[in-house]
Amino acid sequence: MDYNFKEIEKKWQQYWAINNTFKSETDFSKPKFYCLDMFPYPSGAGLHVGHPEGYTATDIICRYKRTKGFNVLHPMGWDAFGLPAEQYAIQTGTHPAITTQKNCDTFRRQIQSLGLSYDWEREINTTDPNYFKWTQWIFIRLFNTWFDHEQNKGRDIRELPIPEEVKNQGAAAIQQYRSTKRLAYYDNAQVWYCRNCKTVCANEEVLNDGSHEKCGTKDVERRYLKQWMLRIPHYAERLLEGLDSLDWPEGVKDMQRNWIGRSTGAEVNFLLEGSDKKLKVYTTRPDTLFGATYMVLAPEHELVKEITTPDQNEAVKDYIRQSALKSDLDRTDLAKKKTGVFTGCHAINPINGAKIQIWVADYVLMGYGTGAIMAVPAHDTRDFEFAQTFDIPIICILDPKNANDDLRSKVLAGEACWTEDGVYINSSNKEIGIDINGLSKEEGIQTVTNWLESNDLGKSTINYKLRDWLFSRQRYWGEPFPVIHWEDGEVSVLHDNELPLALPEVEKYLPGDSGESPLSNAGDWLLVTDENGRKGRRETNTMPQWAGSCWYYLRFTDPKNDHEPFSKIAENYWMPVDLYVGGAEHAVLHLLYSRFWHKVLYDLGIVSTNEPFQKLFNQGMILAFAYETTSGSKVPSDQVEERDGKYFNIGTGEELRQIVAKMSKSLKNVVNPDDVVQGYGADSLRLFEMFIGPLDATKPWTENGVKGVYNFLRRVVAFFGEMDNIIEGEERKETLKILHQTIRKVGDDIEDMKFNTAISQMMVFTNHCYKVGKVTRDTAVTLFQLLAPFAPHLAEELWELHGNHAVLSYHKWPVFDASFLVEEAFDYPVSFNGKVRFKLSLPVDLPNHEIEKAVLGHDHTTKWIEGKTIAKIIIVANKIINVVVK
RNA sequence: GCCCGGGUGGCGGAAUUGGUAGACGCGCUGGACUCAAAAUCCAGUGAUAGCAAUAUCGUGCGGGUUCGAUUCCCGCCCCGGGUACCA
Repeated sequence: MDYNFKEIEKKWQQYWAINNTFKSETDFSKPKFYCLDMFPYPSGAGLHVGHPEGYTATDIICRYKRTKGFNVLHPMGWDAFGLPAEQYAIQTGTHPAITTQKNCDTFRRQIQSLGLSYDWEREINTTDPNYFKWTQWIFIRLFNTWFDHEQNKGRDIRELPIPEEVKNQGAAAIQQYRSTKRLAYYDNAQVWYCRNCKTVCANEEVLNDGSHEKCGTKDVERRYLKQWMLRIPHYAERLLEGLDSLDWPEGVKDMQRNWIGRSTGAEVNFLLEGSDKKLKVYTTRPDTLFGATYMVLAPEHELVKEITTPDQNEAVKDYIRQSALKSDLDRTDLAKKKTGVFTGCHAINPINGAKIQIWVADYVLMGYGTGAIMAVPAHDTRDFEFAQTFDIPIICILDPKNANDDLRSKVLAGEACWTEDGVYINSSNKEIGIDINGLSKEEGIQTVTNWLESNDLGKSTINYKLRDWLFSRQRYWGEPFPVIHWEDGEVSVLHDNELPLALPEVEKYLPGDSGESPLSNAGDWLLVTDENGRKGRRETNTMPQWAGSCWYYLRFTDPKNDHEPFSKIAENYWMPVDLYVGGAEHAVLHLLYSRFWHKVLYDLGIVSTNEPFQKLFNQGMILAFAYETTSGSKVPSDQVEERDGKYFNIGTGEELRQIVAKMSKSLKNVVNPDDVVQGYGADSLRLFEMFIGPLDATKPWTENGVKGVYNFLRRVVAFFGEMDNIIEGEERKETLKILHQTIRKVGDDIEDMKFNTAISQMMVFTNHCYKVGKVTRDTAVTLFQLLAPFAPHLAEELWELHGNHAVLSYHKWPVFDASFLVEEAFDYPVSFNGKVRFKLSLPVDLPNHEIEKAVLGHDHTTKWIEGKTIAKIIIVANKIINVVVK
């Protein structure tokens, strides 16, 4: 039989589609398995070979699980809001919906050509009003939820206790009070704004040199604009705790923990000189209070204006203006040159009454802690650099007993910085009864914190790096907020029955004036009047791309529901996601944001699980060779030829350098899977994506290996498709043994997601069959079952060829029988002083003294023990024998 | 700088977690088939020395623990990813 992959793949893809083979329905009689791929953004460029890597992996697992009796949910959809379609609209006037539709069609066609067993009846698209209706619905829930710190959960805003004094001020005050507690709130937020693009830009879009990544100009500045924000930090502790129970890669958990950034320390109040005002700082090292020799406020700190003395006013103002142009990265500056200005004001150190200067410096950020610090130059590197630059006293209070003499004497003299543990010195104040001299760091922290608390000067505090989530974008192509701003200042959300709030048609997609979204051009759509004649204007911002991807896994459980986001029954049956596979680039943001939404929905009783994704697996990136000239310009890979291991530009003949890099348009090295499917078939592509290396490893793409797996499939067809090779009667023992080894290894490897070694085991088995020449039908059919998750089209074809009629996809997975694997003898490697010298076949149950006898009696042994004495003989049963000679 | 991965033949990668390093595949070499080539099938393929049996070396580098180390410990070098003064 020839391997006509084109015909075979077409035939089975049609069969699966017509018979709805992979349709999944809620069925309580079976255990469920929910396996999810991170759904793609359908870009105009179509699929690249990186996409099918994760999709093939999940497909193998899903097909395997079906044969193990699981009811499998394996859906696919499109994260289709996004900037490229909008930018294309600005350039060409084409509505983003049209571009998006086209791209989705391309993606669907390409994905379907790979024979992936998705339930296409569950396909979803985040830009579909029937989908984003519910995204808006969830936003309304966020808006109407406050976080009760006592119960540690989100609750309905109507249950928020209103203080008496607020109640007495009337309805407007109550509204105002509630808005300070809602999980979604509307407020001024400092954002980067590009005057050239007229858009707000993300932190990461602003480059080190202060220019905007997208347009290259330096017309970026930080502005306060009204934005929607989500109070994700309220959930910091729950998001942190939740990680412990998850089967996720430790690295990803670490990254989330670091992002949340919990730290324990203390808030300390410093009195300002000549005032009864207090300056509150956050420190993780309250123990170093005796060494605090100055203080720093962030330039944005509200007290800066108030405390600056007239003679310092100009300098401070000037400094604030300059630092507003800097990115956080700029503030960190590669030159590490600390900048700052003295405010002219002093504070009193509560622990020793010392008068210390208050400075403004941009190495302190407003977004963290209280935006103010006490500086301890002797024991903090940053403060040390600053103090040296501005000639501020450095007082050592921690004797570095473990440092070398040279370093230690420098630290004691205030000429070097020491941040590790030591023994306190200069740290007592008899008058107020505190003394930590002689204690260690941990004891010092405890003692000082206790003292601060008992004297009402501060308190032990937990702090998080995690900040409020800026949840609005000034774009057209996103979910509109279901929000109205009324002329009397009230901000209200729509009623559920007014959803979806669809995007209006606009003439141009360009942003509005002063950073407003393109929706501000939407004319009548904007204006609303309520039953009392009160006028209002719709929110013109749209939601970020995260919104749709924050809950899509829930919609997949019941994607066509038109009266609720998903039914309780479906959610309860399918959730949580049992296996979630996607790229490591989403390790923090997407996974943290959707966990946050999930926890809110859980608190509101909308979902039944505390965490959405039980097991997470990050597939590694597939890199590709790229070629560059000596000047660094890139040459498309198809313009390169190889001669004697060197690379040349076909057109110019210039020698090129080969590098390995991420596939991207700019490197001109994107590989499209269509070509592989065309030349070798989908089964070969699937097999190769898995065979190229471990799923979680980063690996380069070369098409050389495709031939290898194609050849394997061709050999399977050539052997098992030839009826002369199939015999009646008993299978030979040797073949049964290797067959059962293969059943075990393929099953185990699928469970462990080690697909590369599963495939090589099937190759070993096939090579064996070639050697022995004939196998029984049972043996052949068993291999088809093992192969089916990997190369489903071919497996179905061979299964049918051998007289089976029901579709293989649900046929029970073969059972491994250990009795075929029992060995009678083991081929012992015999080593002398750790070096293997010869092999010796011995019965597996031979007692040790018999083994020793056999080894010592062996011809080869004489040579290695001649003139030496045997110290001992180590025998590891069925592993190795080692003779130690001296 | 810090954190997390990783360094194994010409190449992609195996190695049951301390027990035969290099499975499987690519590439290469030789043979069979063919008028010839391609395709296919069979055999070989870590390096060095040797006709050979065999020996020596060999998992980034240098030490250590052990009967035995790709695997564990200490120090260093290189590559990839993440992150940016978080008080």
